[in-house]
Amino acid sequence: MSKEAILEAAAQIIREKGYHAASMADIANAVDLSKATLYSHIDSKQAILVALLDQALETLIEDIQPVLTANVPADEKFRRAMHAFLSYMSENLDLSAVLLLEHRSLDPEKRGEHIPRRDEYESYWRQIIEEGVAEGIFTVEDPSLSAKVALGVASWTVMWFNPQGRLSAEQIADQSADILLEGFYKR
Amino acid sequence: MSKEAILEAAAQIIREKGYHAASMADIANAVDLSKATLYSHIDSKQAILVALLDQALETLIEDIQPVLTANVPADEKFRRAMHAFLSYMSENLDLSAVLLLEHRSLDPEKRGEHIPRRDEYESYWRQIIEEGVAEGIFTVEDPSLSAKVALGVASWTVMWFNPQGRLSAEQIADQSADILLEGFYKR
DNA sequence: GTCTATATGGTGATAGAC
DNA sequence: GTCTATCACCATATAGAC
Repeated sequence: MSKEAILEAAAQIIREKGYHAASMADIANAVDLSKATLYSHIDSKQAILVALLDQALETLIEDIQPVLTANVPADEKFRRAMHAFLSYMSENLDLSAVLLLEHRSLDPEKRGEHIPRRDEYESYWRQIIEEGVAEGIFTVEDPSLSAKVALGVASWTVMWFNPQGRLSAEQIADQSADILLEGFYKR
Repeated sequence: MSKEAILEAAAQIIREKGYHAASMADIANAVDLSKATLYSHIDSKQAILVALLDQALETLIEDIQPVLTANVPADEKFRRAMHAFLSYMSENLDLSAVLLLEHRSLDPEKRGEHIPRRDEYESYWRQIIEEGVAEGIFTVEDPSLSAKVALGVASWTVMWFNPQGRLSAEQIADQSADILLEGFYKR
């Protein structure tokens, strides 16, 4: 039994029930192990949560790097950032939901390490918007709020996105970027 | 000790810790009662959650009614809906967070009653957008998705809004509506 | 109405045999 | 590496005295 398989099963259960309601027995059951054997693969329940949040956030931060350094205008960067986020979200629904909704269950110490990384990710979105202002293609009153609005649109999709639904992640990213960019453009 | 005071304290604790991590001892402590006395005021922990979700959602649904029936164009209705939501959110932060984030902890039966009411609220936002299309002032590809985008912006604010922060709920509502409406307008 | 005390069951985590 | 059995603890909820 690989650690990856355990984390994947854990993500699904934690997403469904929430961190506290998800028991180690649930997780052990999902991967057909006894609780004791589960504990030979991982240190603690909290360690599972930390591993999940780290993995999800690190990947999102990695995925946005090529967007930031690409030689394209800010509006195109914004589109790519939205696509990267929704692509990751749709292919890692459980992990994304845990990242966005369960960080409050981190122990205070781990939470203190996590939040700055999360804020770093948000800063990349703000940076793209500020670039658009510097390029003269965006006019936004408040780039910091605009970034929160954009990331809010992206993040909230984990609450309703359905892989079997009418809209693909691509379509949602396209149309969300369309709507938001119109609000950013200089006119 | 009034039931309202108990629910208010419960909302704060459930918002902070999540439903499962919030214990009846925590809640009893917050209102200076013993656990047993707490149980003489409310039936169960689940009943607290149901009461909180009902109260929050009913108020939001009531608050949006005058917006829907007002004799103003759809863009003004949209602005008012955003203001109504953010006004309620900022004045009932704990309750709003519980409404938006804890409905998964409802027992299946209660959840089955809650979700349609929540969808009803979302339908009012979609209705406003469809009115704008009918009036010829909006051009949106997909009113259903546009409503989810707008409600996503509004809802995600509970994750970061700070009453002592730089931006008031009014300012956030203004600027969010500005950004989104530009994406809706016909051009 | 409010309390102390308790019933009953689930929780994270570990000991120790194989 | 995996298991059964168990520990110590915390949860929701209730009984019964005042």
